[in-house]
Order: sequence, then structure tokens, then C-alpha cells
Amino acid sequence: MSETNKPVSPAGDTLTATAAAPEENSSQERKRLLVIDGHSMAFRAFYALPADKFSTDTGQHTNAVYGFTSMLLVMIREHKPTHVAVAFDLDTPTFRDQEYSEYKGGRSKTPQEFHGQVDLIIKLMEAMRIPTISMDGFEADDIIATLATQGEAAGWDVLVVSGDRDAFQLITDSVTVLYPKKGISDIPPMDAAAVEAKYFVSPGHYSDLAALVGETADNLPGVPGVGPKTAAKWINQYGGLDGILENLDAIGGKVGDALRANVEEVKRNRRLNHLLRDMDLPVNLETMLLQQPDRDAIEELFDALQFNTLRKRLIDTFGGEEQVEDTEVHAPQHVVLTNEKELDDWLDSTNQLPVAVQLVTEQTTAGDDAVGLALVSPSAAAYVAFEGLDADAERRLAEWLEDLDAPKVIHDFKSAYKLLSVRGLELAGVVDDTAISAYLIQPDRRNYDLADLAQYHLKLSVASAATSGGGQLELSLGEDDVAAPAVAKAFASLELSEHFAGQLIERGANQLLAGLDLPLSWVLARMELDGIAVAVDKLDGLLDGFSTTINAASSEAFRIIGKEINLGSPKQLQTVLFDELELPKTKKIKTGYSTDADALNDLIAKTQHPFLVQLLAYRDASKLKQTVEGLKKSVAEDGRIHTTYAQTVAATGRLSSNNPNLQNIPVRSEEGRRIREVFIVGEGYETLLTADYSQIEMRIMAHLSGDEGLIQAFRQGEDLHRFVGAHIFGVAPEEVTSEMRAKVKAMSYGLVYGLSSFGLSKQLKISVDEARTLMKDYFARFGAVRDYLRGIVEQARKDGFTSTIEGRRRYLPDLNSDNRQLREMSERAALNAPIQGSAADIIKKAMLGVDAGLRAQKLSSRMLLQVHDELVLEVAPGERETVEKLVREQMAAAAELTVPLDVSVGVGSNWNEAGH
DNA sequence: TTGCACACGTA
DNA sequence: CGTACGTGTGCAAG
Repeated sequence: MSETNKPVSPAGDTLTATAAAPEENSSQERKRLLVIDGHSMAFRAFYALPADKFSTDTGQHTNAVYGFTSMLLVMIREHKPTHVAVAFDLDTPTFRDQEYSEYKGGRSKTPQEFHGQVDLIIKLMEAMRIPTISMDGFEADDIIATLATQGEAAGWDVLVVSGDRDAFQLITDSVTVLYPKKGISDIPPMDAAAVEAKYFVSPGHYSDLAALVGETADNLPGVPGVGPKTAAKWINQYGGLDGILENLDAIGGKVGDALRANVEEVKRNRRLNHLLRDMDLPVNLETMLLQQPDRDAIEELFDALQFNTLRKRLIDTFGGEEQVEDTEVHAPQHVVLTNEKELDDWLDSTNQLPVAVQLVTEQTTAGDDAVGLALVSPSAAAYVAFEGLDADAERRLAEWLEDLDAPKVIHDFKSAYKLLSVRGLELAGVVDDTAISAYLIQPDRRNYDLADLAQYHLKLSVASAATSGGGQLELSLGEDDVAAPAVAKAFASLELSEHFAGQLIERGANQLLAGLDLPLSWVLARMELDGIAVAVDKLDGLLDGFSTTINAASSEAFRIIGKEINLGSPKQLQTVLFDELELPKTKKIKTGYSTDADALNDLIAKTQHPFLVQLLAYRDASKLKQTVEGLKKSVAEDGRIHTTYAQTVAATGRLSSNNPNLQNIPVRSEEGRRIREVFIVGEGYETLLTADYSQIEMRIMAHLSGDEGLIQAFRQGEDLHRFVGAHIFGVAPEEVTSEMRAKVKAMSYGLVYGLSSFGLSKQLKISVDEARTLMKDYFARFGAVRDYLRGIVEQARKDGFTSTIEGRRRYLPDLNSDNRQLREMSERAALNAPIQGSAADIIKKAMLGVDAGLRAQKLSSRMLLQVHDELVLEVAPGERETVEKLVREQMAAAAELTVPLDVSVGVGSNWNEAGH
């Protein structure tokens, strides 16, 4: 869209550009500049707050960042600056170091916990749109002095925040220094009077005084025996240091001798503590105008830092949700289409250019219902309310919605498709789903709300409450309350779509969108609408059984410990296990010692304590019970469960399932499988069919690494773990014991997750040495796997991202972090993402193939579930063989790997039976 | 009421 | 000190 045909309305109030300043009345008020010495205040904050109480769970300490931010917010609140800037020292030597090599010497090294925090503060300032300034060869103090001088010259008030007393020399009628007394909460202003009261000299003479007395913090010794009192006396007597130096001989006594002996040092001190006021700075004062923070960047950063209360304080400080009134960008002016003619004309006028569609929904007891839609083309905007449309208009609308040749852009296609389908409308011809596009560009975002994306990518504010409605609101045709926000949203998605188009091509992701994720969205919508049938009558039986187990286990557990506690409370369990029963300590967690199943089993092995056995039984049964209860609540009117697949959640490209999650229904335990039995074939269908890839991730590993050994194993169709075990242990495949096989299996899978020898030893309960040997032997036989894994991380560190076979990227900026924990986490993610993500690509492709095949052959069978490497289908009578063949073919053909993709299929009247 | 921590189910 | 998810519970904060 070009600037010229951008729809513009005179008074759009739902879209605003946020780059504008919040200051409304700065004209009559004097401008006020707040300049902060970044390092100095970060240090103050660091020592004011306990480092061990402020850290993220990745081990990054944040106490300095927290304290700095808190202090900054207080400053902004209390002193209401119109302009703010932060100056930082650089690590590079300054002119002062050149003049005096011991300058600031003798300072202890910065504590390890301080590391990285200044960088975080700089990032934060960026997010707050506050300029940070540093200059090679100069200190922050010089920058501050220069800014203070410039500010004063411009007739502004200047507030300098610094923990360095040298700043006192800057104090004038309009320059005040805020000097922290202690901590970060007590930062009183120092004006001329305050300096005089404390040091008995005017601020202009403070540097003279410091030169005579010396400054231990800077490693500048002064004249021995001369303290502030003597120095002040001389300064006032001779009118400053120059006067003193001219009258050296007139000063008597021992201190006079000492002064004469140290004249050069004093002169040097004075040169060093003199702040430069005329630096050539790369920014001017106006760029320091205090602006609204970049909300998205703040959100992102505060998420990473795990600052939650500060987030609110920051928003409050900047005036809550209120946005600036500036409106350079306007919502398009829309027309309301009420009949066939208007619809027809409007749609014709779009000239086959993409039209953004935004549904307006209303909350009903049965869920959301679509009541209308906003349409925005590059040149026009419209709103259509469903109510009151005559039959012809309805037909014209339906025709357009399902027209494959009428290109549409939509945000969250799947939801819209489902909403429209309830009204008997089919949505087709969608060329972009901006939620999915955004996901492909940035797969690790927390949410893909349209308003957030518009803000983040376009700097466009879209009212977020656009689709509410809220029931009591009377809906009348063309009412702006309903239409305008929806139009604004549609406009935003059209803009986003265009914004993303280039980026998708740049990243080679347009094929992923158009050929995979977008068409899949339609398939998923159908699967969600279909749902899976449930034997509701069986649920209560299961519930009873689990309840019985729970009751038995808990009363026995209470009898053993002689009292009743809440077995579901880890806190109470810790007290019982470690304080009262005095069992050995398990692995440490944040709140004490772990009581998870692993830890409890260890304790059983060590102590045989009967309480533990009952506790585990209780845990098992209550987990199963709660799973069943969840399912029971999810059964819809039609006797089926309709999960929702999230297509933009998993950073690797996988789907996720929620409301309820059908991707984590128990399967490993016998009782768990009873739950699978309640998922049954629906009426009118013959059977359920499950098809899953066997060892798809290891096959991808074999393919990507090109390891001849692994490839051979898969080509021979052998039991992989037996094959690998035979090679590692140097025995014949049939001599591989089940113990050996288990070890190999754990290791093979562990490799895909970036397992360390330590982790392997823990999982297999063997020594680290043994685990290390195991891994060594593994890599000795499958060297290409090691090379591949190494290469992946190296490449990702260079590129900043990993790629799947289909080119799906995952960005991992922390691969270069100097926080070890963060870096190593990213390294493991980098190892895993191409493999897990490629598997996800493959099954998505298979789903498209299966769906296309079912339709091409006009079969009535349908796909119901996807569980990462498994598909569940409902087979119509007489179609079993055809469907099995189709599914096998499509799944096997979903990728061309150097190893075959093995698919196993099972059928049965319920999910458990159909599984294998 | 909300958010965190824990625990645990799946691939 | 093994990746990717979602959900329920307890509990302390608001």
C-alpha cells in the first residue's frame, strides 16, 4: 500500500501513533533535564539491594537493574523532568588515566553478580526511549557536565544524579545535584546552600577543596594533614586554589610545609577532577525528551527480568493506559453495507486486491458468536452486520467469503473460520493469517494479539477491547462502537500483512506460510469442529475407581504418620518428610527439598518408608482423577470433546493442544490407558485408526547428520536401540540385554535434548564416569552425530537461528550470552529445535496430504487428533483399508529423507485399542 | 483474585 | 546439569 491511497479519516480515534511525546504543557513550564550517572547509580543500587534476592531463574542477577529502575521511576515521579538522559563510562582508558596511571586504581574488581546488569540497564533505557550516552576516552561525569552546561545555557533546569562528589562543581542556581545519601531511596538534592553548609565552600570551589583534601575513591591523595576544614579556610581566605598557589609562601605551619611539598599533586588533582563542559556530544538536548516507553520492548524485557511489580509502577508513572492524543495515522473511514447492491459494489471496488477481514463477536452463553465483520481493502473500509441482511445480501456475502479467488487477509484464521462455520458460512481464499506470519517471523513470542503486533511491528496503537460488545450493549446497524474498532483491527492486519510479506520472503518462510501452516490451519479448524467422541458413561466409573485408590492411600498414609495433612501440598510434605520423619535430603529446589516422584522413589530405595509408597499411590491416582474430571467438563453437547490446537505457541513449530489438552492423555500406565478407552469411535463410523511415526526424531537425526551407522540401522529396519547397543557394547544384536537396550535408548533420546553425561548418569542411576564412557562409545561408533550436533550449535551461534528441513527458523540470541546458564539453555534448544521442528514440519505436511487424499477420494473418514508424531482418524464404514493405505502413503511421503519414514497403524473401537 | 512454584501427563 | 508443551493444586501476595 502506498502513502497516497492509504485510507484516512478525519477523526480516527482508535489508531494512534505512539512516537509522540506525552508533554502537553511544556510550553508554559520551564524545561527540566534529568541526567543520570549510569554506572554510579547502578552500583549504588547493586549495593543497596541483596543480589541473591534478585535473580531470574536463569541465574542472571537483577538487583542493580531493579534498583536503578525503581530509582529512575521515583525521580521521574518526584521531579517531573521533561527530558532525561543517562551517561555511562566506557571500559576504555580516559584522558585521566593517561595523565595519572593510578587514577581510580586500587578499586576492587566488580563483583561477579554485577556482570551484565549495566547492559540490561542500557537495554531498558532503550525500551524507555531514554537516550544513553557514552564517549570513548571520557567519563560519564564529563558528559554530565557538558549536558548540564548546555542545559543551563538553554535556560533549563538541570538535575544531575550522581554518586560522585565531583559533580558538586556543577551546582548553580539552575543546576542541582541529587546525591544519594544511602541506598537508592534517600537521594536528597544538593544545591549551593547545601554544599556550603557541608563543606564551607561554594560549589564552584568544591573542586579546589577536593584537590587539596584528595579523593580516596579516585585514588587521589591530597595534602597530608589537610582536611576539608583547613582547605575551606584557605580557599575562602585566598579566593580559591589559584589564590592559594600564588600565596604559597604566606601559608605557615606544618600544613603549609606539607602543601608546598605537594603542590604538583594538588595541581594534578585539580586537573583530574575538573569536568569537561564543552564536549562534542552526538546528541542534542531535544532528543532527550521524555517519551512514552516502547511498551512491547518493556514487556519483553520485564518478562525476561521477571519484574512484575515494577511493570505496574512503570505504567503508572507514564500515565497508565492513556495514550497520546496524537493521530498522524488514522483508522480508515468505513461505510456500512446493508444490501446486496452495496456489498456488490464495495467488493467489486477492491479490484481483487487483498481484503482484511475482522469479525465482530458477541458473547453468548454458548460461547462467542459472530455478529458482523469489518472489511478493509487498500483503498476502502466497510462494515457488515449480519443481522438485518436480506437473503440476497447474505448470499452475496457468503459467495464472497468462500470465493477462492477473492484474496483475504485475516488475523487468526482458525477462530474466524470456526465462528463463521457456526453460521453456515465458509471462509476461503485466505492468503495470509497475520498471527501465523508473525509466528513464522518470531516464533518465540508470548502472544500474537493483533494489537500487540501492530504496536510492536508498526508502532500503531489499536484499541484492544475492539471485539468485546459485552452483551448488554445494544447492537444497531453501523454503530461505530462496534464497527470502528473492528475496522481499525482489520486495517492493522492489512498493514501487518504487507509489513510481513517482505520479511517472510527474506527468511524463506513464505512457503512455510502458504504451503504448510496456513493450509494446515483449515485442516485444524475442521478437526476442532469435529472433535472426538467420548464414552461419557465410563467417566464416572473411572472417577470412582480413582477416588477409592485416593481414599485408601491417604488414610493409610495418615495412619503411618499419625496425622492428617494435605498430601497435595509439597510444603506440608516437606515438613513431614524432612523435619518429622527426618528422611535423607533430596535434590534442592527453590522452596527446600524436592518431593517429586523421582525423589520419592530414591527415598523408597534408601529407607523403605511405607508413607512414601502411599504418597506415590495417592499422587498417581489423583493425577488420573483430575485428568478425567477435566475431560468430563470438556464434553460438549454433541458428546464429543473439541480441543483447540494452538498453532503459534511452540517455538519449535509443533502444535499444542488445550481446552482440554489431548496431547497428554496418559498412555504409559495401565490405569492411564483406561482413560484412553473413553475416547471412542463416533456413531456412524466404523473404527478409530491411529497412525504414528516410529522414532521419527532419531530418523531425522540420522538424516541430518548423515551418519552412515544410523542410516544403515534404519535402512535394515532393525530395532534401533538393539542395533546401536550391539555397536556400542561390541556384542551381537541378539546379545543386547534389555538393560543395555534401555541405556542406549535413554542416551539416543537424550542426545536430541542436549543431554550431558551428568544428566545421563542421573537418569540411568549410573556413575558419571560410566555415563561418560557410554557417550564416548556412542560417539566412537556414530561420529557423524557428534559432528552434526557440534556444527548445529556453532552455526546457530553465527547465524543467530536454527533451521528445520523446511526452513522454519528459531532465533536464539542467548547463544552468545555471557550468562552461562542462559547460554547453555540456548545451546540445548539449538540442538533440539531442528530435530523437533523438522518432525513437526513432517507431520504437518502429512496432515495436509491425508486431508487432501480423503477429499480427493471423497471419503467420509476424518482426521480427529494430532499428538506430535501420531494421527487419530475416525474411519467411516467400509473405508478402513483405503484409509489405512492413504495414511501410510501420505505419512511416509511427507519427507524425502535418507532413511525411510516408518509408520505403524492400529485400529480399534477406542483410542487405547487403536494404539499399539 | 492473581501469580508463582511445584508436580506430572504427553511426544 | 534433557527439549517442547498444558493443567491442576497449594499458597502467598494483592
